[in-house]
Amino acid sequence: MPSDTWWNLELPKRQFIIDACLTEFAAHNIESASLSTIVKEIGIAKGSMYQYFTDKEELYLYILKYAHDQLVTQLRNRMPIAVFAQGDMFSILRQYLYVMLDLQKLYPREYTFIQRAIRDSGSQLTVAKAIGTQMQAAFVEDLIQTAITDRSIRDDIASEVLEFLVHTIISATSEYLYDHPATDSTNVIHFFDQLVILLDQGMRYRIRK
Amino acid sequence: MPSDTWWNLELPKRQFIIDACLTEFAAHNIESASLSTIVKEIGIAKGSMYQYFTDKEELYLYILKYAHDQLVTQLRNRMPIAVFAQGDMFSILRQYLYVMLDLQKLYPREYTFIQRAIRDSGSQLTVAKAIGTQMQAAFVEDLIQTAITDRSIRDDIASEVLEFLVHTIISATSEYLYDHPATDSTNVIHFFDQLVILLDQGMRYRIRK
DNA sequence: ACTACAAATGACTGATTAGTCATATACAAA
DNA sequence: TTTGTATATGACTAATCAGTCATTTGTAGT
Repeated sequence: MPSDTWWNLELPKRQFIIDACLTEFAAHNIESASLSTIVKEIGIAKGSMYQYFTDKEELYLYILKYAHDQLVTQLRNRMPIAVFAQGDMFSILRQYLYVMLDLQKLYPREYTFIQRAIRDSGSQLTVAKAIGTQMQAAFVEDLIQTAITDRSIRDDIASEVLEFLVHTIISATSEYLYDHPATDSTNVIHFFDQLVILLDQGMRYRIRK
Repeated sequence: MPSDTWWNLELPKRQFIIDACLTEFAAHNIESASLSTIVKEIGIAKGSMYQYFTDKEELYLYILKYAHDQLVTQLRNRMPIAVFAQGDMFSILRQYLYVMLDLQKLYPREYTFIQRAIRDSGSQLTVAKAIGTQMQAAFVEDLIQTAITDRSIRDDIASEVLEFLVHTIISATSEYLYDHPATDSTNVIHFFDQLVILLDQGMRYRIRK
């Protein structure tokens, strides 16, 4: 909960501050991110920052939530309910990977920051973890549960295992994208396609013998 | 390359120092790990540390290599060549996951530290990344290549994709273990088994139509 | 006891950090 | 113009950090 002062700022200024914070937090964990660096970058006094946020952690979580909201909104636009209505789980999953590829290209800082927050938040900062994983977790759980009930994937493997696998694929793909900035999207897409084929043939519903 | 002074120390003292470093480096990345904390923990002067190592990075990499060697040795003991000679890729993989589970229980700090080093080492500290990933990467690559040539897995999916998937599973399992300390091993083992079944049925060689 | 060398020390430097606060500025109302 | 309030400021504190170095301590040889 930033202060009133924060909300009284002109929107462009707020945006400018958020931008600088995103850059810093995408590159450093909360421990080693530096407020001094941020304010120097923005060109305001350090004291001003403390008019807006009570401490570093509040700032961090605020920016995290901002990045998260940003991405969730975009994700919703690109994965409207219609996509889920038709198409089996695997084409949805493929679609989801494509969208992630896009988002990572369009919002690299937001994307990286959230990835970072998930990885770095240890036992403390559970809020960060919650915010960070929520997006993926909810999506994956829905996807699997729906697919199980309409019998499009097998039910002889514990749903946790299925969820874990899908979730893992998505996370790993994110990290992969982070490490190999996608200069050539077509390659990456082909990569995704093959990955989904593997999942499909492993997970798809089959009659028990 | 630690100094001669380091090697002149009694082994128990060296071990004690290594222990303290492992604890610190398993809990903090190189940036935020504190030498002051370490020497306070050990009970020696900070200056002494600089008689042994020229700087923080050298210490970090030395301890990383130590942890890595430790685990690789243990891994070799538990995965002798005999295991590879017979048994298909998937039973080997299952075996590997079991071994990892053991190692993580027996050497939690070494294990965590290496995991951390892999995750945290960004563009710089490529040495850390190299050391950290080497163990897994070499193993996985071997496994897949062998399996492809002896036709125990399909060849219509790019081997990178297969490697990525297996590697991902292993890494994710490590992280999963890190987050869910295995109080009940049988559960975890069942989890592994189901996971390997999924992989098996996705990846196993099949006649092309 | 004296010498020579190796090892241990901790006070110190200079840099950086999160966070504070008295003061200054801006601006609008009266 | 004066007053009141919201905002911005940057010097300051106290803590921490990596790394240094002159000095002390320990040890072995003579």
